[in-house]
Amino acid sequence: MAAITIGKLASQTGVHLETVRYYERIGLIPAPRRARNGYRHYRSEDVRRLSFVRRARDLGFDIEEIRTLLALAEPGQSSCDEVRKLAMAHLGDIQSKISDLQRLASLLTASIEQCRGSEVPACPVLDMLGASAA
Amino acid sequence: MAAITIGKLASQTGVHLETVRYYERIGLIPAPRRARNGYRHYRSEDVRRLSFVRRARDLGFDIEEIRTLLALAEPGQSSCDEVRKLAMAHLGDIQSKISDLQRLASLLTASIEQCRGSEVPACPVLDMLGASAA
DNA sequence: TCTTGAGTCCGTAGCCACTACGGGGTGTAG
DNA sequence: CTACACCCCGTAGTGGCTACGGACTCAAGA
Repeated sequence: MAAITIGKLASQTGVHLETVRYYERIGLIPAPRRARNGYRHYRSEDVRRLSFVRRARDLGFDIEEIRTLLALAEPGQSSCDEVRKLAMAHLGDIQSKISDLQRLASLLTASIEQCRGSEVPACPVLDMLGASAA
Repeated sequence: MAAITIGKLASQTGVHLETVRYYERIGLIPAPRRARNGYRHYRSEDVRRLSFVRRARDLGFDIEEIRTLLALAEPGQSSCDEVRKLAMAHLGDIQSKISDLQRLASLLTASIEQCRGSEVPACPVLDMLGASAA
């Protein structure tokens, strides 16, 4: 069986090769063994760990949160509660981001809509941006 | 009447003082006149311009987009169409961000929900993150 | 055997939009 | 006169990568 080099790890996990090295540098993933030529040599466990990281990033967890998740995922931790807490806090963040964006989208939509009528003297989008109150 | 110093400009527009200097440095707002002591001296027009910038930033436009908007807002431009195009493109971005976050929130909600039953062997949140397929 | 091209090594710098820091000068109220 | 707030400037740090440059190694083809 062929050794897992950094390139293979990258393509198997969908994490950019240079990002893998970055994660190693900041200690998010452990430094792997090196072959005689100096090349990094990963095991299938590393693939799983990095996939975990990638999915967590995709879900918008930041690096520090992922560090915590990885620690909680260590064997022997009966940590479902803590994980749930972290996930719920994160969910709260996401939901307030969503409602921010929704308010924002409806503001934009409103001023774009007005453009359609085109009997307006000035540009409603610029007007909204230039309005003296927020 | 008191002169508009950078601190007043900042508090009137809600833009951080150091951010005002940053915007000046990158040429987003013009460099103001200086008093004899070297202090920046703003006019009410500058307050309007910076407020515009702030609202656009709040709506998630990036600096380059705002540069364009400011140029289009210059007098003598009959540019409503272009502004609308920019705004619509931006709205598209926002809407896809919203749906990304919504998918993400329902994923998270689903795995948190499973935790509630608590007859589960392992932690569903970690399971989801650790699942081999995305 | 030689060459070509892909893969890997490393450190460093750049990206965006700020934000903070440090060390100084200035203005004002008590 | 002494606090203390305000302002000046340049530089460095933030997060999470991404890109660059120059050197090495390895596998496959001619």
